[in-house]
Amino acid sequence: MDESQLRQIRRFNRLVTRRVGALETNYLRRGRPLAEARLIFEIGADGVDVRTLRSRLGLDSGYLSRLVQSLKAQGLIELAKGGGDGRRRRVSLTRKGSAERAAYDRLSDRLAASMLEALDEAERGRLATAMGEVERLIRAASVEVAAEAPNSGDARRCLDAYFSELAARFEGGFDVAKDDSARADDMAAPSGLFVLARLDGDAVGCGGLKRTGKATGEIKRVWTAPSARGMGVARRVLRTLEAAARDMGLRTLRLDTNRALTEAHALYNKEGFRQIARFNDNPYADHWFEKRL
Amino acid sequence: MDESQLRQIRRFNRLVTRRVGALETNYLRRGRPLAEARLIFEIGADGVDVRTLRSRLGLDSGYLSRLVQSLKAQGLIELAKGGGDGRRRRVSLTRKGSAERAAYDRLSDRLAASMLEALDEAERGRLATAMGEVERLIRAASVEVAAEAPNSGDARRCLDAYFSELAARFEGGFDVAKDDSARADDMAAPSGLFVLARLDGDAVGCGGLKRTGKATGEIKRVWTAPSARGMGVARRVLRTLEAAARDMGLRTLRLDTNRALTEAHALYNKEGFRQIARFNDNPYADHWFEKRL
DNA sequence: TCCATTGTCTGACTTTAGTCAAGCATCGGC
DNA sequence: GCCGATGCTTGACTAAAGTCAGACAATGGA
Repeated sequence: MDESQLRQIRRFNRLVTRRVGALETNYLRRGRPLAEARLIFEIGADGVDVRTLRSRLGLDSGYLSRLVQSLKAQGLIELAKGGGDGRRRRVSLTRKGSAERAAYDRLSDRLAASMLEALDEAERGRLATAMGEVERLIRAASVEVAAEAPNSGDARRCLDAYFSELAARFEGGFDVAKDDSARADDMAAPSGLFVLARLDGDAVGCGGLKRTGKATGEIKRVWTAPSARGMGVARRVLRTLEAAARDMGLRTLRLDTNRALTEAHALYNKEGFRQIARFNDNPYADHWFEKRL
Repeated sequence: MDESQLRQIRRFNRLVTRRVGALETNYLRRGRPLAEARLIFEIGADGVDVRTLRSRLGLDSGYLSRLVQSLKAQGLIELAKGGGDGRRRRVSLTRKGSAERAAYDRLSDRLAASMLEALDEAERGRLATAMGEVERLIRAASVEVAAEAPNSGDARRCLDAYFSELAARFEGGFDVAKDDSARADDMAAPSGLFVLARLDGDAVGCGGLKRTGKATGEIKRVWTAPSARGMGVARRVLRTLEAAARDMGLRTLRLDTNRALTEAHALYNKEGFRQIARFNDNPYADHWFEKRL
């Protein structure tokens, strides 16, 4: 790993924890313990399960319970039984709590403005751009791609989202029933593989590998959630599948794609896939690719 | 102020405090209170005055004193009388303390490496570049430019550094005695102005304004410390002086510069100064500029 | 139906972080 | 050689943050 890159990251980490972190922690408490302030922020407009809060903030359940009671005593939140599971509690902001949150929002804006004050217009633009880039790449770096059963809840949700996107983007719509090229069990281990990309626990992408011959496999269902685009998720999914294919002893990888999916087209080219002649009768395919491993 | 820029900064702040900040604070404590860990980091290889630590970390003197005693009890640091002033205490790391610090260094490297792991080479490069840009601009934004007596300690140090840089860069060297165009009191209020740029309390740049006629002034001694270059310090100094000139009722600003100072040349052009004919007999000047206010 | 698991709550703690005021030695200027 | 200011230390606090174990109810699969 490049020494100068490590040094740059360390410098950045220190600057940012000391400058931004210190400001955030001092500014945003509004005379209230920081943990409570963070909680108000995290609860948001729609309410959350206590369970979710606990894992998101990484707090001890006893500690969190007390924080929640304290906010309730202040009239800032309400507690209700959570949906299906009678053990769960759902917290949501009261009117007063929302007002408090709005006040934090304003403070947060003021803080951001104070970081821009001394800069001129050109520098502000550059700062915003560079921050956007850092943000995107840090998030990209914390995406985890791992094998998952293709019929798990998250996997199904990804595939459904993928299919409805295809239905919206393909000229003649899309009907899974007409595309029998990859059923769930085709992509199940050991003859295939299905992977999910997760960002902070949420599924944000997927992809599958299906064995089609002794040394041939096919890539299917590569998809990225709209919220995670531009972060290289699809590329990582593709590379993970490719590595698995190598491990399975495959020598050739194939895939097909529709002309409407221009990003996919570009990705496959960039990753070394070359366009070949039609190799299947998928009614939705316009282009066929192959890569020798 | 641009709404989308504010939003970008808020998103960035949140991501970075939660991801980087949380990691730093949890990773780097090594079973020790965070405050102590930070102290070890801040003491560094050469040792520091307790006084300096206090202002750098913004700690209460009683609190800091106890932290220091605790580290001493653990055999990590030594306390000695500080140089000239018998009231001061100087702390330095023992062998054991240095080892501890090295362990923090390794952890910090590992943390940085973990942020790069999932990225490919191109993305790593982009991340490092963007982080560098964010760092530079955040630092730039926290530079403060303010009036200062041209004979204060910090002002003298800046001017001396400026003069020795000129001596090193000018073809025939530089001797202040031969340049009587701006003595300290020429730049003192109310007929002139001297400003210092500070970053975290350290002087990192300076510049002076000297009245040369009823409606004419001259900019002198604009300098940026090497550690703070590329952050727009000189530009801000220049703009501050220009604003002061306007307030003093001046209509014309002039300045001269040596051909060796190419960055200065570029800056003056960019800030709207136009090259004019020689207007003084400064032996070190090669170019003369003017700007109508 | 039983039972291990999960989600939440409560009580009883400890540690960390930080504040405030008083005290002592040293300094710098007069 | 006096005196107010400065640098550090000490004692006596408080609040925030966090841990751990036990209790209880709801859940979900055997």
